[in-house]
Amino acid sequence: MPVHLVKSEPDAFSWDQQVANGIEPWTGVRNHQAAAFLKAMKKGDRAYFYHSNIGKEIVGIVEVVREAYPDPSDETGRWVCVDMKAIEPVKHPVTLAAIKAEPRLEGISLVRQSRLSVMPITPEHSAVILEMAKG
DNA sequence: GCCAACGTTGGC
DNA sequence: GCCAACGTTGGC
Repeated sequence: MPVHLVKSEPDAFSWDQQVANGIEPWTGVRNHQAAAFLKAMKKGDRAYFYHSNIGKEIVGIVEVVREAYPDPSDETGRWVCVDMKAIEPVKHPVTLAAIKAEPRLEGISLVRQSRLSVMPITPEHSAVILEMAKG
């Protein structure tokens, strides 16, 4: 099962809001590379929920409950979104600093392409992140 | 607040 | 089609 990472500025949409809302459309992606990754998501895939700008850490895990469909926030009709559902918070948030300091996570897209907001995570990297999240 | 990375726009 | 100017993201 593929694993992904999605970023949100908590000022705009936070993990707490995701939890409160349950299922929430993941809208606003306006980058072709990120959109391609969104389209590749399958129902049942998991994604790490990362807080950019404020916190700069992985705070929870979400699951794709609806695959790509037209983003209602996009007037042009060209961009897509998916629906995400909160699964669980991580016990210990995994900070960007900790990710950068972990040699086994070298080359992770989160660091290499800091502006990308949706990205795949390799199974190897995912295992390390899960381990770090357990504390 | 600054800056690097990178995408987009528009003149030529 | 090239490239300078500009805007946005996101880390520091």
